[in-house]
Amino acid sequence: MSKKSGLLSIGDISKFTGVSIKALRYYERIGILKPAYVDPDSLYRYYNFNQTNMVFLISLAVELDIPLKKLSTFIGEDGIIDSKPLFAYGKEVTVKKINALEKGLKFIELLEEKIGIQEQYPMHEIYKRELPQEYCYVLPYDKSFDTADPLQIAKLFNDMPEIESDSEYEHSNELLEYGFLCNYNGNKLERYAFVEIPDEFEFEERLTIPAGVFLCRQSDESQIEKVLDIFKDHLDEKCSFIAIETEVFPGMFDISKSFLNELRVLVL
Amino acid sequence: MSKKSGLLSIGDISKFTGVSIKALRYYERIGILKPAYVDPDSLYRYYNFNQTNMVFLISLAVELDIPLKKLSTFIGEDGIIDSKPLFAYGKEVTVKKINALEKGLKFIELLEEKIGIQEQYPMHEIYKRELPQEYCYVLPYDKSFDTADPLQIAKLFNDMPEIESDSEYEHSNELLEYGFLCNYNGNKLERYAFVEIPDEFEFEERLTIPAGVFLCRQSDESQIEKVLDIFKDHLDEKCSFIAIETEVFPGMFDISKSFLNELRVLVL
DNA sequence: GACCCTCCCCTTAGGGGAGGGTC
DNA sequence: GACCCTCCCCTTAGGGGAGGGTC
Repeated sequence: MSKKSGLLSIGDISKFTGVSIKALRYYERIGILKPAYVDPDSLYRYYNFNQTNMVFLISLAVELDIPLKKLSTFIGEDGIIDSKPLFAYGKEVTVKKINALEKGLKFIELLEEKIGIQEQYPMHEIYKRELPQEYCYVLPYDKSFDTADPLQIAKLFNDMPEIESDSEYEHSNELLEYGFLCNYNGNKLERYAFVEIPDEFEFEERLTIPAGVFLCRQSDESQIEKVLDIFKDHLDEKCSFIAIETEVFPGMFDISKSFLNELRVLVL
Repeated sequence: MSKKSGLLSIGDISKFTGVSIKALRYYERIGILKPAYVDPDSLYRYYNFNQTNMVFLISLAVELDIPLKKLSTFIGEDGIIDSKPLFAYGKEVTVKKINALEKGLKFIELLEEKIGIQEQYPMHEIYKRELPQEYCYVLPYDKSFDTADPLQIAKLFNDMPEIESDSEYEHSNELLEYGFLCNYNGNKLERYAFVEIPDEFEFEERLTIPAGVFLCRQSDESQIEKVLDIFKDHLDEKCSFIAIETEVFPGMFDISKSFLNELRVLVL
């Protein structure tokens, strides 16, 4: 008993700090918090009151997802911690994590917004929609779009010049479109597979889809090869137009199927 | 080969989505993303292009720390996902996590501020400091403070009426002080162990330490029993005063020792 | 009777190999 | 030669017991 005077049992420490007994034992195991005294017979752990400070520090690290191994590196061999670099590190890591989560949040909100827009349009009916200018990286498509082959899109991504990832650009900010498009200039039809590229990137094979009011139609299936037929009331064989078909995110979808296709036509 | 037409290898999917092959195999194992076709001889996995949508959805969940088991619960038996509840859940979880991290950040900043304040004061010298009013939960201390027994503090915490945790109050917002205090009214000295309580809580044994300009002194050791001696130039035996000794967080500290002690005296 | 101990098994989302077939 | 496969072991911060002593 004399040895234990001024010492607290593991349960006392647990109650005082709000940290579980299991956690305290774990901290001992990884060598980050040794009890002040361990009874050699009973193996009971005893701590002194000052050790609660370390427990609080550990809890703070855990709260901030700072790995406890990392925390150990801030403890000098003499058991002295300089809180400045530790806190600087903690803040840096935490700010990064918050930013990442906020980017995720914004991404979800962007998706929700897109869903909301898409839901206000009917299925299998023509509607008008104003769209901004869009840049695309394209690859000529030599077959008919009857076999609108998604592999071509994958190939396109593979062939595409790298967007330098050290730039500011991150995919979560925008949702880049991809799909198929065709240019019709009164007699010649050119088919392409395309991937949208962010404004700030200049590619050689860049094609500009102008801003404007597009005629659109949503469908579960690819409809771009039938564009002249679908929009026959609005197009004639002498006019020039650009048609683009892309996947849009529906509010409800089958994970094993493609999303909704939106076919858009702009008469030039 | 004919069976694999229109299918993508696991490596293609990995390149296209930016998700590792290991991760894709893992998604299969937990039943969240089955390849469209598995060659029975080579056991090679093949996916169709539409499955990339699911991969992106999974990535989003991982980014937001949504457990994949939880994600599965949003997939109907027919393989249909309604994005509304899923996104609502995602946003809720993410906002909570952001708030928790921001609380941690604020806590660190609070500590840094306290350290900054403490560092501008000298050690073992008397300085003046203006402090706000503070409420304390107290327990009479019947011994001399020479043996300022931290166990009494632990006991105090145990005995203290519960602060209802369903209330708005969370420990990270403020740093509650604890330690020892004494009241001297010209002839009688009363000793207490104390724990600060937040403003909004009304306790029976609440003692108010008034706001005012305190005379303070920092030391590694407890000095409250010697208060009359330390502040002899400012106190005389006829005056009334309140003395409080509490641990303050130093910029650099030994994890096995107590933090810095600040002794504060207010002449009444 | 309440407290504490030591195993032992389990969790998430994969990463890092080794050893060996497949395109 | 590059690609893919199946094991198998490893990681964080503990939680949940079982079975058995200790205050």
